[in-house]
Amino acid sequence: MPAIANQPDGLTSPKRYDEIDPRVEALVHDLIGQVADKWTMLLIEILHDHGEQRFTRIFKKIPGISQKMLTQTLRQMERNGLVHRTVHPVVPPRVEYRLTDLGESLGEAFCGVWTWAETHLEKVDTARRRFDDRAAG
Amino acid sequence: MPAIANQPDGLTSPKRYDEIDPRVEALVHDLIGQVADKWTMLLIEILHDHGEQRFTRIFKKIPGISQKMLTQTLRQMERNGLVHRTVHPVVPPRVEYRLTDLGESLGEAFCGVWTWAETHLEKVDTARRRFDDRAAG
DNA sequence: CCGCATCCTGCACGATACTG
DNA sequence: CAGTATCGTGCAGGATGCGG
Repeated sequence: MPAIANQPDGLTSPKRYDEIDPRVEALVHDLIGQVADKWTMLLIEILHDHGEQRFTRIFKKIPGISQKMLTQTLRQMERNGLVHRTVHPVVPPRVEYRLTDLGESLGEAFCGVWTWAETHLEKVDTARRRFDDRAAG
Repeated sequence: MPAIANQPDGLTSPKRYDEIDPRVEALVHDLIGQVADKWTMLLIEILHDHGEQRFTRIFKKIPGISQKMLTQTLRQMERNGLVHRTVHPVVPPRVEYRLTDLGESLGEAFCGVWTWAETHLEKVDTARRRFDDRAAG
C-alpha cells in the first residue's frame, strides 16, 4: 500500500507491490482496527493532551463509555506497548496510565488522516448528499 | 487531534484543543472505521494498483470476501465519493469501478500509518510477547 | 453478471453484581 | 478504587435463493 506514495513511473525495478509482507499487512490492519474502535482514538487524544491520568479520571472524561470497555481498551493498548500502566501499591489502589513514546508516535502517524478529513470534509459531505438524493429521487 | 503534530511548546496561542469541530471528529471516526473494516483497505489497494476493474474481477482478487460485503463496501465507498461506478447498459450487465481522486488521496493519507507499522513492527511484536509472557508467568 | 432480500449465527458490548 | 465474572441481547456479516 505504501506503493501509493512512491510510484516513480516504473523507471526503477518492477517491484511486486501485490506481495506485501503479510506481517506488516496484519499489523496495519490490527492497528487501524483498534484505533477505529469507538474509544482508542479518544484515549490517545486524552492521554496526549493531559498526560498521565488515573483510571477514574479518564473514566469521567469519556461520557458513555462503560468501565468494562475502558479497562479492555487500556489493556489492549498496554499489550501493544502504546500505554504504560503504573500501579501504586496503596489502599485504595491507585493506577495511572500514560502514553509511551510508541503511543505518541502512533498518534502522530494518524494526523495525516485528520488533516485529510479536515481538508476534504466538504467534498465527502457533498458526495453523500448527491448519492442519497439520487437514491431517493 | 492534529494537535499532536504541532505543539511548538506553547509559544503561540493557548488554543483549546479539546474543542474540535465535531463534524471533523465524526468524519475522521467514520473514515477510520470504514478503512478499518476488513475489506475497504484492500479495495483501495487493488483499485489503486490495477485501475478500473469490473465487479467479478475484484471479487476473484479478494479471497474470502462474500458477494454481499463486496457490494456493500463498494456502495459505501461510492457514497463517500471515493469510488466511481460505471454501469454499461448491456446484457449481461457490466459494471466497472475505479478510485476517484478523492479516493486516491485518502489512500495516500493512510500511508503514514503503513510507514509507522513497518517502522515499529518489531517493537509492537516485542511488547505483545512481553505482555503475554507476564500474563502467563 | 450484478445485486437485492431473507434467514441464521456468533460475537461485541452493556448492565449488573462481586472481590482485593 | 480498580478491576474481574456472569448473563442478556443487538447487530454485523455469511449463506442461500431470486430477479432484472
